[in-house]
Amino acid sequence: MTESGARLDHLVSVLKGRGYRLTPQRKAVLQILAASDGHLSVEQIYARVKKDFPMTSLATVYKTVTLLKEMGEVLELGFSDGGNRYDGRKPYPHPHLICIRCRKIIDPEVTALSHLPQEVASSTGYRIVNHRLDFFGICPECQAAENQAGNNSAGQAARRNSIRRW
Amino acid sequence: MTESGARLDHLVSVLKGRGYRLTPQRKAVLQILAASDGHLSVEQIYARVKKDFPMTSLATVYKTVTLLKEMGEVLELGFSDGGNRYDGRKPYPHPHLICIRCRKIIDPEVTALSHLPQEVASSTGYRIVNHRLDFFGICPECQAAENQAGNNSAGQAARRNSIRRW
DNA sequence: TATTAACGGATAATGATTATCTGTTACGAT
DNA sequence: ATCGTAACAGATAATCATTATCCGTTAATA
Ligand SMILES: [Mn+2]
Ligand SMILES: [Mn+2]
Ligand SMILES: [Zn+2]
Ligand SMILES: [Zn+2]
Repeated sequence: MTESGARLDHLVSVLKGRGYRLTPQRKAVLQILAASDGHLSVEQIYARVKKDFPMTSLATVYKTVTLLKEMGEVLELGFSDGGNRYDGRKPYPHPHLICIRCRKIIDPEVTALSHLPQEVASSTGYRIVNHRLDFFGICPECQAAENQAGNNSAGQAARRNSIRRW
Repeated sequence: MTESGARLDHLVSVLKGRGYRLTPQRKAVLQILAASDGHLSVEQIYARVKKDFPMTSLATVYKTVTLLKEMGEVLELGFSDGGNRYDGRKPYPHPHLICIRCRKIIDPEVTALSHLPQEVASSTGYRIVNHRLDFFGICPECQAAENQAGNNSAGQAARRNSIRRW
């Protein structure tokens, strides 16, 4: 059993366990989310689904992704600029690292954060139900591209000036 | 000199220092952002500006807030659902605690996070330029309201069931 | 195979934000 | 103080991701 196969079986069983119907379109979305190692946009899922089911509509992808999110089987990364992204393999809160140039998103290793929600709950009286930690930066590939483009002048000066002191 | 007065002076000097004109509408937005201790929506700023300048348009508030953000003098908290919020007093990255019921946002005290960007940069090769940490929960006031509403039955059962194990 | 509520496809509606256009004004120069 | 002008404000249209609505189709169960 592959990793994504086990994940797909889990998603299917959760869906059926709650009495939802398992349609070909849904199966295709589940498969893509289970197999993807990244953080897909709805448009990306839509494009991949259409390879197998060209009749599928964008609305169906939205509905399926929303359904999985409400069941807690997919993590939604909402963005106020540009479309949301979905992690179908780790539906629980975890840090993300986002390239502001190419929009690639990865899961970085970050040490010792699990105690933070409890600490915030104690000091504020809030009941914490969720959290989110995003780092924004420029990935190595995009850094290399930048060095090619604006070499030995404007680029480096701008980079120096972009250092902020708070 | 009051705290908000000093902040207002700073915002004005930054604006003029970069050659932007200081219009009454802008002055009003600056004043509100400097004086607010919270995290305002554009609509909230707009409503307050109109008390002094009834002719002000919503577009002008958007433009001014965007300008301040680009100058690094306002922190934008973007949300994919519902409008963005703006912190005019602490424009640098810091954690936020958001009530998912009443949308109130406060700045909680969270210990020892400043080393995280450096850690992520080292382990991934990304150049980190920004980050964001949000906690989502229910504030004490909304908890009390919930206890009034759905008492000794559905509410507590739902709350128990909402505990997730990852 | 029949039944039927759930679902899919198509498309309109929504809502926050941004773009565009035109008349006005802050501000440096005269 | 007046002038000239680029920057700005107001009004409103456009954008774009997401959600709602409607109706024909189908997965699931007996
Ligand atoms: Mn992830
Ligand atoms: Mn804040
Ligand atoms: Zn990149
Ligand atoms: Zn609340």
